[in-house]
Amino acid sequence: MIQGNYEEISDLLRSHGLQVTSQRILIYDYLVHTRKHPSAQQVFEDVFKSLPGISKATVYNTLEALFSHGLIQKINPQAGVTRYDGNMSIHSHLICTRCHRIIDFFDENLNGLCVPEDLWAGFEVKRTCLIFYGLCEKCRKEIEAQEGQKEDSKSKRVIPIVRDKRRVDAWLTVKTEG
Amino acid sequence: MIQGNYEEISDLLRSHGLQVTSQRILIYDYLVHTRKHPSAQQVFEDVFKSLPGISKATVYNTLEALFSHGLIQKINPQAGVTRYDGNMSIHSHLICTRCHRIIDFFDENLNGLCVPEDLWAGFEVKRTCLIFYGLCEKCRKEIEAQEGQKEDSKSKRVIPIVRDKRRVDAWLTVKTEG
DNA sequence: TAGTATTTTATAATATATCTAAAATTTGAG
DNA sequence: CTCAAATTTTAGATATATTATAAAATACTA
Repeated sequence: MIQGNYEEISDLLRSHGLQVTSQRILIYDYLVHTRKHPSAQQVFEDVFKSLPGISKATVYNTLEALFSHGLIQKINPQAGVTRYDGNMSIHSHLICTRCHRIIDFFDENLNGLCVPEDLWAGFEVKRTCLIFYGLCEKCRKEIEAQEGQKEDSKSKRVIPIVRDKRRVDAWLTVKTEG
Repeated sequence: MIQGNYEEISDLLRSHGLQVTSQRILIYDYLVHTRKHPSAQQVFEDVFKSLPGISKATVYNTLEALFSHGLIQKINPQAGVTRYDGNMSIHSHLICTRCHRIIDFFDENLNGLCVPEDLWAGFEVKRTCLIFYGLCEKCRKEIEAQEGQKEDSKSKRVIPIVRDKRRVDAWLTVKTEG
């Protein structure tokens, strides 16, 4: 369940002026080793397994502390709740608007994204966030199957298109990765 | 207060399969002509002036209808509530993390942003969202003034750094543009 | 213009996220 | 190591953006 080097994480937290607590270590370690892009709720549930008794307020506090010190990323999709990412290497995200999976996307060509000085109007860029919205391969195939099924009477279970914010997080809890 | 050509807006709505209502016309017209990047609350307040009695539910319904038909953009900052943008030409956004102003940013070099086929893992991109977070010129100058003021006893009014989601929208209501 | 479908409205319901104050823990000095 | 100060965690309460509901109003269609 628990991975990584706690000494290193402790040093990292301290080097950012953050006090070291077991909650912070576990949450950071969890975020660095998952590809889930979890919501706060998911972080709570998963970290709870290794640290029963941790409170949701602590999860929110810790996520905010880690974020404000640049140790994790925040992802705010156009549907659903805030998601978190412990991977701080430069990358963008593909977000499936159907199943709300978030996929990391690495492309060197996008690394240099910046605001040219003559255009930035005095704006000082601290971080960049690039998101592609669309359909993941799995959902595209399910949609195809759904459409090619009009004369096919044996109906498969199909993920409905979800727009409701509340239902989105419910979906997220059944996803394993993404 | 009210600008634009309602015939054109009516046609546009109809061409997207949307019924034409005064609420939708006014909200769309408002969004196309403002540079505020308003929140739903702001849309409500501003449209209320020309259409007293409009309900907040209608504002939310209309914004979602316009968004899902690709007529407006949604902006989900990492602090604060969802903002809306009636400008559908390709551009990205500079978001000031201090005053939460949103500034349109046009750069031809960014227009071609895409996910190369060999990397996209079967993902079908529908839309792209590029946001730069940082400090706007005004806030940078205010921070400078604040710092250069340590021996200066006559304290100026300074915008505090706001992280609280609730207070953010309060700030937005006093801003005129951005 | 009559009938049906959609939209609007007002209200209630909900969930994410934040605040509060007390208890627990961490840190640093002696 | 011990103690005190500062910070963090916790549990519960709270705020608020957003969504659901159902009746009334409005838009479309024939």
